[in-house]
Amino acid sequence: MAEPLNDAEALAWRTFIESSWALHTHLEDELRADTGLSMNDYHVLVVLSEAPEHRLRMGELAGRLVFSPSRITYQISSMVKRGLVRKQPCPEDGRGQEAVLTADGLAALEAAAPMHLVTVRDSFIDRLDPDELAVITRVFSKVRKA
Amino acid sequence: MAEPLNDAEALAWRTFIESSWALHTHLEDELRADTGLSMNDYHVLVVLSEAPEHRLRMGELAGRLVFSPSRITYQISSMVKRGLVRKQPCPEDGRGQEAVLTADGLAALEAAAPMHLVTVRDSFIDRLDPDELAVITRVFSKVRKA
DNA sequence: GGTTGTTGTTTCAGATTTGAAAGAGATAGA
DNA sequence: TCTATCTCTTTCAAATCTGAAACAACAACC
Repeated sequence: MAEPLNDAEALAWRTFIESSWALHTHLEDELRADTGLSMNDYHVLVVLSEAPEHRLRMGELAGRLVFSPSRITYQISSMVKRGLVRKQPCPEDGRGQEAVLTADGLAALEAAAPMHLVTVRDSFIDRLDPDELAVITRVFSKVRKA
Repeated sequence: MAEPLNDAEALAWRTFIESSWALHTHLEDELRADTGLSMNDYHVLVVLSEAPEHRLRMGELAGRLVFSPSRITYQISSMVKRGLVRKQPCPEDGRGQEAVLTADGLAALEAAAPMHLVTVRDSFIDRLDPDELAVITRVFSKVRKA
């Protein structure tokens, strides 16, 4: 049987869980209010903008976003409707589809990024000193390996 | 215009966001596999079990879980179907409904808690030393105030 | 070439979530 | 009281998400 959490552990855990959830919600709300984009939209735009020729296979995109196949299909088709992305068959593989960033999509990202940056700074980064930043990096690197 | 994130800031941010998301998913998956409960279910059970007489008004519950009104209605009605909770009109206020923990709900929580604890320890708490734990508590206390 | 199995993506039905509107009760002021 | 306004919760329609098929195209092997 595992030891119950002691007071320090319980406090750390509850503070982290509640606060990181609130942060997540806050980022989503701010981005939506500022730009009309969801965090999913935004993340797709970022990943595509960093991809060679601004294009990626569906499966590749799903992998980067940790989305199920059906979810990436739904997400991209929603973005296609809004003109942020277009879809085209993959030249090398008849089964494949590529999602390609449109000019509108790139413009939406470039408009959104500075506003999102402000939110990230205000709600997280600028609240931490360099030592704390380093601890966060170290701690969550360890956690990621789970 | 806000400064772009420097390397240390960007690394901290990306590490935190990706890792905390993965952690969230991991907790959900483990709990579901071990117990059949979702994290939402579990959280409702915890909050009710800590409430006086194991009962809370819908609105109160929604506040604790940061759920919209319609979401708490849906969540509780789903738990009622599974026998974890029952619902009854509020004596003091004819508009209100109370969610009450059932014996089955309490039993489900008591069975789930130790397994969930193991997951929390393995994937987070036991990976940190006391100093790191203290920094986490301090940092996320600051962040919560956003 | 013709299986056979694998992979990439979509489709489908069902579960969850959201926001807006509705309904039923409280509360306060005329 | 009466009425206007709030508050608590549910309902509804639409959006999103999930897992299990279904489908089409690839690849390996006979």
